[in-house]
Amino acid sequence: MLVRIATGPTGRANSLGEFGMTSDSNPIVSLSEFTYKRGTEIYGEKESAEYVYQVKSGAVRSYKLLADGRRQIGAFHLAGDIFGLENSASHRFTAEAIIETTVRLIRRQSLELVADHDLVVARNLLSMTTTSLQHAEDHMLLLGRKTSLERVAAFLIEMDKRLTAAGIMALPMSRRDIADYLGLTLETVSRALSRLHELGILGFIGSTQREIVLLDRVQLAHLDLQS
Amino acid sequence: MLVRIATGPTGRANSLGEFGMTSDSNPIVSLSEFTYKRGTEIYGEKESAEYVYQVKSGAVRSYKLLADGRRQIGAFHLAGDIFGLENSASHRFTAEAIIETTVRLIRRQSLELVADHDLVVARNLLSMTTTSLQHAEDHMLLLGRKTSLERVAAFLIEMDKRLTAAGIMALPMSRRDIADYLGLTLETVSRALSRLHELGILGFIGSTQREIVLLDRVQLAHLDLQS
DNA sequence: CGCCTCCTTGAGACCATTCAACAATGGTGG
DNA sequence: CCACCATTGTTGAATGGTCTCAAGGAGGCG
Repeated sequence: MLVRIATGPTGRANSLGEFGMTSDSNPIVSLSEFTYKRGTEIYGEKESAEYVYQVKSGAVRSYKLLADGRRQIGAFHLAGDIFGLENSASHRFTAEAIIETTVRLIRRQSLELVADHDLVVARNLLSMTTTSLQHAEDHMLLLGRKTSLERVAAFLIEMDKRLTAAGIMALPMSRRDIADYLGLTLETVSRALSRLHELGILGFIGSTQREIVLLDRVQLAHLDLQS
Repeated sequence: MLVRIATGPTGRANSLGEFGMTSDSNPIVSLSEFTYKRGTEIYGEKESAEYVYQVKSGAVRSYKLLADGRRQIGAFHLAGDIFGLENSASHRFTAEAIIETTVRLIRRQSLELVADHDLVVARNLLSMTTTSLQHAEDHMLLLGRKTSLERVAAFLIEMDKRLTAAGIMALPMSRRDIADYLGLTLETVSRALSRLHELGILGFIGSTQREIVLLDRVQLAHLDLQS
């Protein structure tokens, strides 16, 4: 998880805080916002990485494709998350808005300029990269060794931490997105969720099947073996 | 890939160079060496990360275990590679010597002390972490979406780049290690290698089956779909 | 020589996938 | 307001790729 930022002395949080900067200490770095419609591309794989992004609202998927269309989603980015932070010149994933999404953007170049003489910023870039690395390492274990039920359980536990509000988890992503994140097919994901429902571990709430209530987190955690 | 270091004015390369340091500019950082026997643990998951390591000779596997013993190898570390570089206080993998392995070690703390006031070193830490992240991202695609033949092909291509000498690739790791790296069973790996042999894409050389010659890199690359 | 480890190969089982049908939702336009 | 259609999700049946179980061979080492 990215470290939540403390609201500054003005009582207003901004994305620069995530990098260890405040607006006034680094007036060079310009901030702007942009809103993407559901399903639109934010950047493509191998495009030059001009900006770094922070999700203000909405949800984003980052993925790689094989030549024949098989897709692997590497991460979902939710409110507060920073993504598109590449050390290299070009993006290593394609990023798309899952639902209508507003992002803050920062020019990568200006960030680098600041990092070049500010150790606090440099340190935070390392810390964010390490967070991504840690997530990827855990995900390799899931993709390489877990069963479908374990994967779906792990997914629910992750999303529960990240977006449960008032006991309800409103998933922004489709079954296909979940499947491509977990290395499964959408049918297998659906079956696993049905099974968890039968087991009384979760309940469906709204009219859609994307609103889930976790009824038994203990049993759910038990299904996902820990490392 | 880690950036190869230039041998210094003394004509002698050392591991500090990888971090952007030379021995004389940073006499604080002590270097020592240690040799691990085949199969011995270098550090365990969740152990406190006291040292950072560089492989001088030999080979190391980094892995995570599930409670029931299922294993996922996240990376192999070969001569020149740096591993055990954690931003957090504890290791996220268990590291074991695959064969007799000599490593150079650096106290993590001394490295951090230097990084705290040396931007070049801080930048190199970020660059190394990014390299690991990039590898993990590519490996997620492999584990989530590739077939067994594609995985083995990708593995051979990776190892070919890293350890082929005089046309011969001498794999230090067993079929089980390869399987746990690729999210397969050792039997499936063996069958895939046999198939590649039948197809004339590779040949076995020595008395053991760990020495491989790639006969048709073009066809091999064709089997592993690119992203 | 005998034992151990590692690798290969075969046969059958199983979990996830594929293919298919159907239900439910939401948006659109008459 | 409702019929229509596209999208999304569920479920069933059959297939198939990988795993499991098993046997046998080859090399290394005491």
